[in-house]
Amino acid sequence: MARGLQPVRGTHDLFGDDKRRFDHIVAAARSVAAGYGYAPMATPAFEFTEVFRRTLGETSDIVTKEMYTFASGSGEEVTLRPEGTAPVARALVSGGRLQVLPARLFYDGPMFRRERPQKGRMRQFHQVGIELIGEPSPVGDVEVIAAGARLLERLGLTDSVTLHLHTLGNGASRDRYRTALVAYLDQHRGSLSADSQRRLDRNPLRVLDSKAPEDREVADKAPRLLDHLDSDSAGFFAEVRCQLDALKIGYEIDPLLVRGLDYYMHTTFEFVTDRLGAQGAVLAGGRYDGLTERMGGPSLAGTGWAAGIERLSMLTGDNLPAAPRPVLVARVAEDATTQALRCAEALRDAGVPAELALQGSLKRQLRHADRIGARAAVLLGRRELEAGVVSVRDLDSGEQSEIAIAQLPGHVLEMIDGG
RNA sequence: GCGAGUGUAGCUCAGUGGUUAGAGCACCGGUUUGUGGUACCGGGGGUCGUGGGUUCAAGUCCCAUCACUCGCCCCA
Repeated sequence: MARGLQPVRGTHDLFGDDKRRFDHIVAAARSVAAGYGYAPMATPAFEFTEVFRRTLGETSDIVTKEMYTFASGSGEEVTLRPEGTAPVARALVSGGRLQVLPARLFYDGPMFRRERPQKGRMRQFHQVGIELIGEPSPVGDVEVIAAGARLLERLGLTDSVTLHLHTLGNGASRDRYRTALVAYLDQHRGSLSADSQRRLDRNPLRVLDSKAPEDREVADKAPRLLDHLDSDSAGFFAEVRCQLDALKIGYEIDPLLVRGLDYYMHTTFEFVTDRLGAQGAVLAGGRYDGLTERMGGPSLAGTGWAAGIERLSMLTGDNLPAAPRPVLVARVAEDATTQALRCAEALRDAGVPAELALQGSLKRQLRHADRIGARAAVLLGRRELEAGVVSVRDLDSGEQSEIAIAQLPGHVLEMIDGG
């Protein structure tokens, strides 16, 4: 059984293929983002608590119960970031980087939420995300959605996910709708679940996507946000749909898609899957005009998304490029150290990953070569030293030959090319 | 924060209240003192999550507790 110190609940160690898959997803996201002109950037893993309290909404669950908040040494209250968008907006404002707009930014890194862990949900999890700041047009939303779709395609997940699309409209539309919705729900308060009765008071839109069967009946007949949009909001949404159609990006209008963070408006979207248990969203975002103003800067448009790397990772499965196979350089004779180091460096100069084996019998070293998946082994023993050569063993075919040290990189490269 | 399920070797799991708790895989060694993978032979490894209780006797039954998993809430 496991002994000693344990990892903190909801955190995770990553080894081997799991870590390679993780890195592959980040690399794919960075590459896709670069193709759209999004420049990599990074923000700190923690911020003054105010950054999140001001932007996510006082009543959102993230703010009320999920933040890792603590006092820094100097008495300031700081919080491990629960999401990436607010810090990016803060960084643009505090760094004065608002001269060249729109700003296109890509980030990746850990996020922290103090939730009960379950499938696809950790306390420390990781996201990649893009933000487009200073582009008020619906074309901005189309651009970020297209980038998201392209990333999922690159990861081979197009058939695993569905794009759900909705709009919250502008502030005026949302307020008008909220009034109508609360009036309707109030009439049915008695038939709602306890959770939803609480939602009705705190965040009525949330009743719409409740999973409780008793709520579904009420929610499915509730007034629709789409019927309460003013002409600006309706036109904005129509343009988003029109351009997505033009790009042949398929989507479903999901009138129940309500996002949890206060800063969203107009377009919201989620790429969802049914393969991750209770967690459906793998890449999600929307428009957040005005977020920079809440950080004390000018009011700017904003739109973007974040994707959960762990969730993507669970979906990609074995769909992973082959691991690079190293060459093992075995120092069989004790006094072959210098030759072994030189051979390994020569291989690396040629772009071939090389690993040194110093300990134990040749048998043991070859077994190690097998375990690390080495393509070949370079043997440096008494015989080789005296003859001024190295033995190169092809570990797939078992063929072995002695060659001059100067020929080593070329010989190995040829072997790799041959399979 | 709430609910359910599961905790036995590094991993996956057997184990009817009754000897010294087992298997497969993995690991180590040998067959082979300069040759991996396959095969054969051998070996090491367990406070049965933890603490209490019931019993002549507990891995097994009861209670508590901790951890993990899944779900609710919420969300990437």
